[in-house]
Amino acid sequence: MKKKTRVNIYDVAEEAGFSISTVSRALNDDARISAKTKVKVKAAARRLGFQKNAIATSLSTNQSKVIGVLVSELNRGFLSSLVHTLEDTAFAMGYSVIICQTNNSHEREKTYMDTLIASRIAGIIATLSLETDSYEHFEKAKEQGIKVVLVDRVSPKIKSTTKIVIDDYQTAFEGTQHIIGQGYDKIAYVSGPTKQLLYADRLRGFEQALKVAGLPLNPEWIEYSDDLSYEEGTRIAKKILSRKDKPNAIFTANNLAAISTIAYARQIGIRVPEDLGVIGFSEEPFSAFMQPSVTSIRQPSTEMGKLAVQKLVEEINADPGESYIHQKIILDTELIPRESTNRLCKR
Amino acid sequence: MKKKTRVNIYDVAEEAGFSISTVSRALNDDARISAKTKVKVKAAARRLGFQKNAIATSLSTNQSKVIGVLVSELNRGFLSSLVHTLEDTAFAMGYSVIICQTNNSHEREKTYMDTLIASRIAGIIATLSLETDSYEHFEKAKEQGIKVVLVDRVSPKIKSTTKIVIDDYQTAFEGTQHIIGQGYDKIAYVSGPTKQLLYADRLRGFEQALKVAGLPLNPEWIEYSDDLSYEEGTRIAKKILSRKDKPNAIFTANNLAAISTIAYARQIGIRVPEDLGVIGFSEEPFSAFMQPSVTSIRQPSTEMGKLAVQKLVEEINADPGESYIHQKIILDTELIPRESTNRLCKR
DNA sequence: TTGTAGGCGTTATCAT
DNA sequence: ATGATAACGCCTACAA
Repeated sequence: MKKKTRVNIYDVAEEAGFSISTVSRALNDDARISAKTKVKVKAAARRLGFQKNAIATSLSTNQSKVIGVLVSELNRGFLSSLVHTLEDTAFAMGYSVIICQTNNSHEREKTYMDTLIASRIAGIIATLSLETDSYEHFEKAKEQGIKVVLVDRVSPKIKSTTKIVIDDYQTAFEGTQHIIGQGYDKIAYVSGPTKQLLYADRLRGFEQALKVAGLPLNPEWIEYSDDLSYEEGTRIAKKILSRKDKPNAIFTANNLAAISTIAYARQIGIRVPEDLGVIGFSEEPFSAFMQPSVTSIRQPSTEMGKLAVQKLVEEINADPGESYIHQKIILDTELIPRESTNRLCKR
Repeated sequence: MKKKTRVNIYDVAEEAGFSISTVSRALNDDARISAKTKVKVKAAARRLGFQKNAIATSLSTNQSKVIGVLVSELNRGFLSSLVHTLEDTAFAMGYSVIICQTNNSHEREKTYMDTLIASRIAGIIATLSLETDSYEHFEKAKEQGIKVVLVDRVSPKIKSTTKIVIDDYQTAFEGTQHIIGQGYDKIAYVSGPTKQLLYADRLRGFEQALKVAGLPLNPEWIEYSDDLSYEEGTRIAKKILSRKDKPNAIFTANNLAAISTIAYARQIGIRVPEDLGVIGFSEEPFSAFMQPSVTSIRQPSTEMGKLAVQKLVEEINADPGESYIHQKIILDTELIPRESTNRLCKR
């Protein structure tokens, strides 16, 4: 009927003079097979250049050693660093990683989910797309027995799922306190889309810190962006800094926006940090190298990536009989004070 | 024997009242199946929540829609941007992408190659690990019928393979000419490991440009690094700038080293670009945002990524009867002059 | 310790 | 246009 393609266990069985079951067991180091036989079988396999077909194994055992990673875009600092760690940790645990960029599109996230389900992967590690506001596709995956771990961008609407996050509210609160502590008192905020929980939390933290400090919360000083790109940052900085009543500090919900804000401010002759303090979420590799260097908030991408894989594999290997208890793990962040908010000390 | 797991075509066949052959054909939109039947079958499939098992398809057809990507590290500008495009293009062409970070280890590259071969993937797009200096594992993949495309870091020892590169020699030559044109005449060079062809070529281009311009080629001004990290860049800058006979410009084989060189120089009171010109290979997202901004050489990661996938898929789909002609494609680079080499005009 | 045979979920060949 | 059935390559329950 169909032509066989490469060397398979039947060939090895013939070469070694055993049955295919013995060959299969020998190659998988089954305890029941004698050492001698194993040696013979493995020698035969080597002689023929046998490479076991993982597809067939997967079909037969109904499990795979592949993890799907859903992520918006790879070419941003935090995410590329996260995926770097994810892949590295997965490799160490014997898993491969399929990368699925959603480009922040809900549609594409769903399409990819179907592909991943069809591929019968072992589990999914996902950072929600910015656009995503319904979650049936995640339920679908879980119904099919695919384990899911959510990282960074999560939603309380997705139940029974391990989540690995930072405390966005608290972090924004403390970041704001840092600015206030540096003597800035008219503080603007550049937010991402608040339908994403983490942006809503950050905004709340910011507002709360102002309230606690008794500082004004000027609605004109709060702006929203869908993607917080460099260009968007510039556009919004322009808008904010052209108001009659200008702020003397800007807190941005990511670091790219902070950098473009600084660049724009300097361009129009506003001194940073003297006239304008700037702080941004998400440490980027270049935050420290800028002039002035940029005060930012480090998210522990390495720890998040490691934990995500470990928790996922833990759940994959969990006894199906026992009920697995899902955790929401909150990791520490670190405020890294740099020149861009350093109004107190002379540089 | 074993328990079946999810809804399969047998279930759909029963639900729809057809045989599994008809169901399979209907779901694949085979021309022989009547429109009515297709509608019925698809409705049945939807009713049962059927999701075709890609593993089984793959086993049966002996082909998969997965591309393996071998890359040293994801968290560097050029590579994360390349992989970003690779994934995006692959998605558009109906392929998924498995990411394999080698961490520049030859050993790990070989291990991954075995995994990829076992997974019976359709093809591989690879950027050689810095350590790699033998290539049997690539031959092995090709023997197994897996198509390979090499990007950026290639080797002439790997034959019959599509290669997508830049002209490293010419680019370094022109970069050096740019520095010379800015009035620098004592130029140092920071190289990567020259057993990698691209670093050897860049060094040759640098040397040739000096020769043509009649400038001295001081062996003390040429340094080598295995990984060109930020730390390495600092270490080497320190070494070069502490010589009695100091250069007045430094050309680094990547951009991270350029940035750390600038940072170190400024730290010890050397003005950039007035006292020291700095230029680096590989544009990074932060090259433009630095103070001073960094003159660098943009490698067309987007075009490289697109082409790599297109050529790979082209070869995968090529008629096995015809012989496929492999190309080496050389893409243009772009020198982006910025402040770090701008000695002529006042800023 | 080793062998036999059935099953995983498809696709493809050969009939009808 | 549709159906029956043998592959694809491996694993594993059961038998010996």
